[in-house]
Amino acid sequence: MRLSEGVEWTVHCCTLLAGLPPDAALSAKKLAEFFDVPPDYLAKHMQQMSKAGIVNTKKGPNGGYSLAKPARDITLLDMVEAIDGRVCSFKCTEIRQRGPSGVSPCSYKTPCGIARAMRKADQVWRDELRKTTLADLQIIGLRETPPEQMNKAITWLKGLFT
Amino acid sequence: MRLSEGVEWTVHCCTLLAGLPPDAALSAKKLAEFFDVPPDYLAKHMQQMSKAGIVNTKKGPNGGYSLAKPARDITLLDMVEAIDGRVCSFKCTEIRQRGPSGVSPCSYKTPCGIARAMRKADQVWRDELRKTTLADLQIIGLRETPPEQMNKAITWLKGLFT
DNA sequence: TAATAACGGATAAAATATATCCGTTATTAT
DNA sequence: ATAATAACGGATATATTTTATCCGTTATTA
Repeated sequence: MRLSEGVEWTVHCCTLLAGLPPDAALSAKKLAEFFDVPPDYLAKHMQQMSKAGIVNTKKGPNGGYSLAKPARDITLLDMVEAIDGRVCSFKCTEIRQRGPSGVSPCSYKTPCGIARAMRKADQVWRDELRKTTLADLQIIGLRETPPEQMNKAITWLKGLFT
Repeated sequence: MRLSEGVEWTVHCCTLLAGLPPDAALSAKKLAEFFDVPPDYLAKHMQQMSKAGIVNTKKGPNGGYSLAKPARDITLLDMVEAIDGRVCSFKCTEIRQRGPSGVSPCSYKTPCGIARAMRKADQVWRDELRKTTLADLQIIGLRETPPEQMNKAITWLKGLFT
């Protein structure tokens, strides 16, 4: 029961992208360098973000990734689901239908109570993730990032757009 | 991001145990037969339930597993955590500290905003699971199990305690 | 005393997550 | 035009986790 590492990577990437000048883009290679993660693998994840409509892509020199919409309109859930999918964390294999007491599948009118409770919990989890937007994360980042790191980051970014 | 199959198995097993006469017990072998799942592997999971204090165990002939407390006092969360543990589904690897902009670890006063949002969502998920008790699941089972299956189950169980 | 059953440890097998590589296409700066 | 850049998709490799089995030990009971 663990979210893939790609979730952490891509959410951080999007937070960084949210702070970029309007028409700027960062390549997978540069993003990977910034966070010190495997470039090729991060690229795969960013492609999923692109498919999910969260980021735009631009090929060629000075190309890369940029946000596809305002940070306010991108939720944490959007990003989590782009990487980890939308299927419920609980997979019901209908074991109630198996074994010596099982009867024909059409006899079961509703999903079993266990599956229903699990799905409800999964739902509130997603609802909670939906409450946080990329804009929220960006503001938290601006407020809480150590000043020294902020300076280093700005310097590093400036070096790219010259 | 998926719960292990063992969660489904053990919750179903506990629901069955909840319906047994007070001093009756069912062995891993019998439980596995009832649900048609691998006996040895189910046994491993039931041992985790035992360690978590959810079921009692009794060795020897006519031994097996029985509930360690009233169904009302066992939550779905208890059972989920017995199998899948209590660690948050999001693992923060502190990538903010890495790369060219990272600064010394002691500069970071709080967990990053992303980790905090993820933990909050994990918390509401657990809170929701805590709301459902084994007694609730038992009642739902009694109400919704097809009559034909109920009869077969009772017959099968009677065959064991003679 | 023989059969049953939990328990713990050691593997083994299967599935999934992580990671790399390569050829293709699109784009841009020179 | 051309060379360099960068996303994209597919194939493949590696690592980790999940699933599953097996076995010896101990406790218990008929």
